[in-house]
Amino acid sequence: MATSSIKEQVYQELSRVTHAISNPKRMELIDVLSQKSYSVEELSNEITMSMASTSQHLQVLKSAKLVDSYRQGNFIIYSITDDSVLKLVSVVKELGFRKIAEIERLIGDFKADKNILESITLDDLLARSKKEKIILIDVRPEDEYKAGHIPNAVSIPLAQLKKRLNELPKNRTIIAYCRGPLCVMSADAIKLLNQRKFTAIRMEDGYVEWKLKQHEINKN
Amino acid sequence: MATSSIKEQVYQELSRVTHAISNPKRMELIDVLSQKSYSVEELSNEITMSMASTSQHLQVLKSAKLVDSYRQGNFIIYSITDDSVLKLVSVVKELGFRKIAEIERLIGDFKADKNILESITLDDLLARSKKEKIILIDVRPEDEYKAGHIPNAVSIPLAQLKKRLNELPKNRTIIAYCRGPLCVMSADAIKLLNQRKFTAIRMEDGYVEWKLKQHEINKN
DNA sequence: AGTCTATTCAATGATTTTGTTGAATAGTTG
DNA sequence: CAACTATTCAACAAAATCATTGAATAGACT
Repeated sequence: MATSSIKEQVYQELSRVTHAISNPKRMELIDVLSQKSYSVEELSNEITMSMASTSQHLQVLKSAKLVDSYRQGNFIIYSITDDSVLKLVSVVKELGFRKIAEIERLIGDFKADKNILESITLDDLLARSKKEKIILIDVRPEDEYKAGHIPNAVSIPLAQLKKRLNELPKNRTIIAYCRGPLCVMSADAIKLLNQRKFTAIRMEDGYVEWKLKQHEINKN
Repeated sequence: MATSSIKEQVYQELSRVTHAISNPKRMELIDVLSQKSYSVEELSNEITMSMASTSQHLQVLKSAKLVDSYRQGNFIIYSITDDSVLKLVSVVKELGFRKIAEIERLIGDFKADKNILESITLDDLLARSKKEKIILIDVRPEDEYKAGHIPNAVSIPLAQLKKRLNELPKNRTIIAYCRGPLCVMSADAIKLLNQRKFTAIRMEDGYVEWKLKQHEINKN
């Protein structure tokens, strides 16, 4: 049957896309690349895996057209092909978190990092910043901040936070964000700030989520 | 390292979602279920696979919380858990088609079904229906129409089309849709209608795409 | 209660995926 | 052009996936 064959081919092709991120390490790669382009070596460190394996995973992602690469000097730089990939990651997270949330509810665990749960969303941020003057800090590595950040955010990478506490006011609310819902950098930042008697809240959304929101607004 | 372990678990969980649809048959199952709930037996026929295998695939989807099931008399009915699943499928198709389109461009093939390419989108439909009075027909099985359809659409399942041609006018533009971009039912309908000298165009989007559009509009 | 039937479970072998190590490649830089 | 280096290729063994067949289950009807 010709129809069936075409149909099969199409579903085959579609599942190749999801197969590409059906592996935890590849999912992580895509998530890291959502922030900014990186070389194979950097990625290999980030996901703690041998370069050879990292390279292979990247090739799988490339063949599914989720990432692209170009050469820069000695390095090969990988990046996300376009913003539909961001959407894909965002939807998968949405679906994945339903499950994770349920597991946590069942186990009753996750108390150790409970302050991670006390976080606001992008919408909260926008609403809140209209009422009061808040300080928004981006605690990702500086490179990622430079590659793009939420307007009015100040870059204070987590690693530098301890030394730069004097730049922050104690009479204002500080909101910290990082790579998005999966990332713990902002949670660490909040922990430190609260210890030092700052008023600080974590925002779970990151730059990617902000960017996707812009897309939506522009469309309508 | 505790952090790394949590991180790994999270990515593991996220990739379980994508793993669930990283198989062509499971992708097809989700796509079919996007239209309407079905029993295991019906699904098994639809995707031409043994009941045992179909059941197993459904369980994978269920454990990823992409589908849910309940009993109705002798049958177990499977359905999509919620509309985020529709979003997932929609994004995956968007990404998958980039690849498919490129392959077709490279091979230069696909001439046999060329009229599939001459199709309009949901936006085109909306714009066009403001200017002229068009006839919109839904050629999916009647069950799926009953489960939900685009407003003002008339149900004429593909199987009945030949007998019901007299219900359609020749002096108006007829637009046919089915399950969405992957589905060939509307293409078959267009072929028949054009042979019989109707003015008929295929719309590649289906009810699911319409529904997702409503969500977006409601959000802003 | 007993039969019937849709669905699920279990076991199997063929095939694919995974991550590693060590060698090969290609391209840059001095 | 020679040396260097980041990246990719190749080969391997362990582990996971896939679709099938045949048996088991669980619930619905008479």
